[in-house]
Amino acid sequence: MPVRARRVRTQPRKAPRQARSRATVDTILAAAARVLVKDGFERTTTNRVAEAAGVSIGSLYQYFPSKESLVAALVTAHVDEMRGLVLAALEEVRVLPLRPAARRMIELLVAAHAVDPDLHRVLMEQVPRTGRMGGLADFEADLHRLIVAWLEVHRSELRVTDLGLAAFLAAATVEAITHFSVLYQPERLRDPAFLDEATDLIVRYLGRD
Amino acid sequence: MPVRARRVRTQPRKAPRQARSRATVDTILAAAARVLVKDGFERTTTNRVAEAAGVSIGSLYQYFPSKESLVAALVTAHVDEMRGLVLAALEEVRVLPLRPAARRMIELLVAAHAVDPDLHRVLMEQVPRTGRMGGLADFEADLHRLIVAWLEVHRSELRVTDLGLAAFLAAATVEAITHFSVLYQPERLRDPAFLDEATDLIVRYLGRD
Amino acid sequence: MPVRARRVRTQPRKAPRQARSRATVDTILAAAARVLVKDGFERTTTNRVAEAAGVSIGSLYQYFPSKESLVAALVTAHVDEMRGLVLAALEEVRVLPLRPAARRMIELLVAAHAVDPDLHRVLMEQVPRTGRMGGLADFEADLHRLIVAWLEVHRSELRVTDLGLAAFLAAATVEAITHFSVLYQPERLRDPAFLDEATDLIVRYLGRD
Amino acid sequence: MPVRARRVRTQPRKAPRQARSRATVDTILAAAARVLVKDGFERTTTNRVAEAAGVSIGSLYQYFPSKESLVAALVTAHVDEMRGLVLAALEEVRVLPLRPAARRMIELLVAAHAVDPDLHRVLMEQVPRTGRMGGLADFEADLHRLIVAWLEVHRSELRVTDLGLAAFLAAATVEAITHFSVLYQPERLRDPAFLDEATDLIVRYLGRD
DNA sequence: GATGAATGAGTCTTCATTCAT
DNA sequence: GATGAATGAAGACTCATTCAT
Repeated sequence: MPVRARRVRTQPRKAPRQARSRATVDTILAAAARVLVKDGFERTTTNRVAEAAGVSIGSLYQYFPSKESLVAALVTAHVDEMRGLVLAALEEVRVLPLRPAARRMIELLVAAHAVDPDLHRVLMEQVPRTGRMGGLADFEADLHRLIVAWLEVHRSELRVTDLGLAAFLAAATVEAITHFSVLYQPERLRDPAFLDEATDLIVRYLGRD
Repeated sequence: MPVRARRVRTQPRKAPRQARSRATVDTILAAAARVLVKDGFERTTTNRVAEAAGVSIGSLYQYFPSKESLVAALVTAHVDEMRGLVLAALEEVRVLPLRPAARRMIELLVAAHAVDPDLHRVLMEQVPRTGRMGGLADFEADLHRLIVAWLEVHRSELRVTDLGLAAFLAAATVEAITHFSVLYQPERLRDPAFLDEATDLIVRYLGRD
Repeated sequence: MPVRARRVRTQPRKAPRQARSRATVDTILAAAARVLVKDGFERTTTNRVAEAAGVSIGSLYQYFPSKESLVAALVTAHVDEMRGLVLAALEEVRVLPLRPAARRMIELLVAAHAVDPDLHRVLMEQVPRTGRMGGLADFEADLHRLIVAWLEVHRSELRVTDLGLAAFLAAATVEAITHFSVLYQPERLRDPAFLDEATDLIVRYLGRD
Repeated sequence: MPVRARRVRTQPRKAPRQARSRATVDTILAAAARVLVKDGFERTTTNRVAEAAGVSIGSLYQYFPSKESLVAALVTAHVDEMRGLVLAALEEVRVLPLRPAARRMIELLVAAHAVDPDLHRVLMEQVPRTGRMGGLADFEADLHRLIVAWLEVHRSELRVTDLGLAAFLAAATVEAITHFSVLYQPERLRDPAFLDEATDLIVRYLGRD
């Protein structure tokens, strides 16, 4: 008796303790990413993922109690990787003056968005921001808060008075620039002039004179 | 970048001739918008829409040959309304100096994005940008081009030299600001200081000192 | 409230009295034949036929109370045309000696099967032999009986003793030859040698050396 | 002669590995045959077959990706059984003189057509000769070729000069006789006089004096 | 733990047929 | 008589999920 539960389990069913389990989970996640990129979210089925992973559908459900939990895990992994890139270099940024700090910040964000852009795109464009699958959007919000915090640090160098408003604008701006770049003009990201220009945009708005 | 597209009929099946059928089409579209906002794209089914419209499923398919075409019609209607708002006031903007032009432009875009924001959100976040359903994304691209064209007009007033790059940045920025505002901080839009600030952001970047 | 009736009306709803009605009926039948040949029985819908006839679906149902009655009418018309060809020349055949009679008989049957072969094929191969739509198969049976009757007339010239058995064999043979010829080797029918050969086949079997 | 073909998956979806699934497949096929004979092709639905098989509709689709593939499998099985009967005894026929060869040949064909005549009838009369479902018609064509080949072997004993034409006539004749017998006068087949008579028909036409 | 056969609720969609205008 | 909008039962088919082996 199937009867799809209204409330879907999203928590991974269990933490794999042994190395073999860990490997299986990774295989499944990799396959899920591949299928997702290749077929899109709508046409991605748990059976297809299991097959692509060379794993029985039963085993897949051993580790992911629902399709949603599978995608959520993928989102989480992707987000974690992005987050890692940003957080790793964050300390260094805090102590720099405004312009180089802004420049580095933008670099970081761009790099973070450039991690597996195909997957990023599918995750952003096709996966419903529902429940735990909304993790990517949550991460974008995190970044937002991060930028705000960074602004606070550089408060003395700023021209703008309403810090909250400025933070919002700057954050939205940087986030959007990188986001759009990755999605629609990825080649832009290789161009150093692009980073200069974006830095200019931000610094001119935020900074004194 | 792949994402295999299923071929689905997206063109409305037939143009309704009688007043009665025009009313039916409108009823269906209104119901579709309601269901979409309430249940999200995934859980929106043609049967649910028909039921919500108080119309038989057959009638729905008389006018919309697929679920996709139904959503596409919704997208088109939404986009048209937004486009109307922007295009109507565009001539007036062309002849203004940079700052007031920028200010008015931002106002316009904000207003355009404030049309039925709930629907806008669902359409942007949950509807796959596939086939004719991608109309909203297309419209965002249109806006992009519009901003570029507007920049060209004001070339003489600009500080930036690489117009293409600047256009891209400015467009992404404005678009993102309004977009994010609508989605995450709609109350911002009522605040005139917000418009001032956004204008500042843009003009400082683009304009001569 | 649709509710398809279990028992389908197959009798034409009414006999058209006026010339205009007659013309409409003919238009519909012609369209039905076209659609049937072009799309096959399964994909033939009453709506499609009405459209092809340039007539509203309502008008179609004015004359044909069901899809079955429509196809049945088509079958009947086709069969009547075939029957006409055969019966017209039948008297003349009765008085001829065995060989020329057989030859003429075969000619007739071939000619009858060559009336609108495309439609004939669809009617034979795709239309279920159900209810009144089975008219074509019935006609084939009629031909069978006709051949048997003809054999009775020529009893004195025959070699065979078990007339019933011979009749069955001869009938099946002639019917099959013409039938297969029309369906799979229509070009055979233009070849006079073909008629000679078929005549030989029959006469050698039936006749006194 | 067109008849637009819809592309439908006709290949069985997967080969069952476990004994359990092999049994399921057989159960489904048996049920399909029963339903087909009882209700006819048009009224045969996948759901009805699944129900008759005591199997969920999902299981049916596990093995047969479309209604067409289900019927095609049935056709294939039926044809294979018929083919087996004929091919098995074919060598023996090649070396016999004309008359006993003809006699044996006819016996074989009759026997082949007498395998599950009810199913045979439905398959011949109601199943559209489309795609892989046309297998029965194809088999009849095979038989045709077989007869032609057999004629070639006996060329020296034949009276007829135009071998191609004679082959066509003989093939159509034998095929038709057995076919009609099975469909409309199955009791004929038990009567040895029938086989004698049919042999006579063929041999008189083909043979010397 | 793994496997994969089985499940069936739920989707989209068609089309013969009716009936208000 | 004609029109075509509306109907909804019914069909094909999918896929997340379960569970016997």
